[in-house]
Amino acid sequence: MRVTIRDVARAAGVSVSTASRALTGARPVGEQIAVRVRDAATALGYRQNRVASALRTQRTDTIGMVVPQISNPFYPVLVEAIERCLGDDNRQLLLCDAQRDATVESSRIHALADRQVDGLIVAPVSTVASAAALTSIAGEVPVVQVDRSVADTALDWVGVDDVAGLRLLTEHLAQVGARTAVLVGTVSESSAGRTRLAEFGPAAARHGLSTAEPLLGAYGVEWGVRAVDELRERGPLPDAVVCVNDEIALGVLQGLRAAGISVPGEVVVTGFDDNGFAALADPPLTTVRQPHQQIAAECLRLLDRPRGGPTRRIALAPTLVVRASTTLR
Amino acid sequence: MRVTIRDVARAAGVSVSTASRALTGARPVGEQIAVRVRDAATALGYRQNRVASALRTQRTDTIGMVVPQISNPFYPVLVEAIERCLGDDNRQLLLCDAQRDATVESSRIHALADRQVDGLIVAPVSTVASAAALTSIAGEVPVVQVDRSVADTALDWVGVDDVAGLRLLTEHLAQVGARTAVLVGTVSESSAGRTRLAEFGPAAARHGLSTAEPLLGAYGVEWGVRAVDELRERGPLPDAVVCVNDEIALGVLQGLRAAGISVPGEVVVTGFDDNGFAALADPPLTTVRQPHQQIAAECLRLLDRPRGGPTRRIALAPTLVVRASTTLR
DNA sequence: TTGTATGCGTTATCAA
DNA sequence: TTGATAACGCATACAA
Repeated sequence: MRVTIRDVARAAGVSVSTASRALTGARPVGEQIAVRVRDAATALGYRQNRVASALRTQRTDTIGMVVPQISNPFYPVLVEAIERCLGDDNRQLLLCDAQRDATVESSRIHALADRQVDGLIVAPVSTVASAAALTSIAGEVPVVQVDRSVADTALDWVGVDDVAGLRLLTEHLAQVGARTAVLVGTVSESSAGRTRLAEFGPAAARHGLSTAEPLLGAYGVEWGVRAVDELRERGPLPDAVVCVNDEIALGVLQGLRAAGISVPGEVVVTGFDDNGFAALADPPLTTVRQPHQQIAAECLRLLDRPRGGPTRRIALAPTLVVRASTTLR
Repeated sequence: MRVTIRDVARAAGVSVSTASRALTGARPVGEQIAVRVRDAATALGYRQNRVASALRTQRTDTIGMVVPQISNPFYPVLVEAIERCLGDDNRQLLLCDAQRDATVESSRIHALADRQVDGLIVAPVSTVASAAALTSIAGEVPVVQVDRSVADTALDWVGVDDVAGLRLLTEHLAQVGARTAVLVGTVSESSAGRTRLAEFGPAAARHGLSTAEPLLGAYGVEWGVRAVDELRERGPLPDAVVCVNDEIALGVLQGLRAAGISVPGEVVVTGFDDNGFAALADPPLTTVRQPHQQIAAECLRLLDRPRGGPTRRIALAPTLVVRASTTLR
């Protein structure tokens, strides 16, 4: 049997409530007694039963997080940023994967809520399919969306400023002499993809880039590879290929290499996210780095603020990372 | 206030205990009543309070997992494999990151145990520093180590068969005509690195490869880049550079490219893990693919088996993935 | 400041 | 089969 607070109390010769107070520090306790209790606790190897404590206090000092797919390299970095913000104090992060499926996502969200997490950070799988579960759970526990968001505007969101990101990219492309650009994006239901798609045209126009119809496919490297084929079938290549994320861009680079098209000689290519492998590509990929640490900090700030405030949408400025995929030697 | 089982019982006109039985199916219940209770539950939107249930039953239908660093791309893939095994039934995976720090790791392990997870899957940060927390917690909850392991032999472990992996690699290298090989590894405390280091020499010898002193550094791409410098300072390059993981190998490829050394023309390079970016490297990286799904399945099988059996160490056979980094056109 | 008693929501035990 | 009641381990209102 595990050692409970009763064992500690008995060993210290005090009541259970005094032991509890001495250990949690909720209320003042006699100097002597406090020491006796703490000594007894360490001597017996007492660890609080968090389940019982949670049932009583309705708090768990635990944040839940649900990501659409942990093997998408953007999320591990974000997770680590959040961990860093939580510090090594007593708050924990419990992470769940939604397997890119809104049904699974709903199950994970409820699982975490049912375990009384104090807050929930969710990057929704789908703009539409994720809305119901997220909106309903937001009535029970503080929820903040990160990276992606659902259509429901009553939910807080923190992410990168896609408009600013695309402005940085198109500005840079214009500077390196590109005149035509095409976007390679996704047909997915993720909001980030949508926003970048919607903002690409205006941003390009603002910097004098002419654009063709965007190419849309599935998320992932494979789609980037195939997008090159589609691009070539269309006729002459554009000066620049702008990808909505690094995975697709890496695929595009691979496809272009396979086709014997030189980057940045014949086309320049950009990504989005700076996922850690962008720097390793051949050529290294120019991309937009997300402000992970700031995003993480804002998420926690929103979760911790008192309930009932106005809905916030916080878009944080990214930075441009120029590498060889857009710069001629 | 959230709806509890009392509300359901009242709405269905039965006692709380009957409602509980009807919902959990723990004991038989009248046909009529069962329907009434279930209808009332759905009508009211009842969801079981898992915390209260856990306190009472000592079970949570939850598996905890601790990885040393989630941004190491090996782990997300493993996490997804485990999720797949758990299925979308009612069992959940709760994931924690140890920030490559045994102290943090210990805190995470206890956090999960304190939340009454039914089992714990841990990839220990360190062979030595992780041992204490892991061994002690194994007395409270079923624990299985994955990928890495601590020195304590009383703990179950599931991972890849490193010996087989190195045999596949050295055999392949001999086949493509390599005569000399050098290992680029890590000085880290991780057991996988150690084993691969220890097994490299014998495996190479078995296939007639002569080896030089291994190069050891920190985990990560940067070390791979620097390892190339160290290699060149030593004098003539070996025929083959064998890296203990893909991250290092990607760094080596980058370093070689920067130095104008052709791969596979002048040197061939291999990785280990097949981390998803290996295929994207230039040239695509020959590597050893871990049997993620099998590893995941074995972990869960070990966790679910009755306690008290003998300690198991399960090494699963990997497969060789031959790509252009070792094959001349 | 300390102790007693109660309840968090659920399930298990025991009678009926 | 059903219902009343106790108990899981802890924290708090209240009394002393």
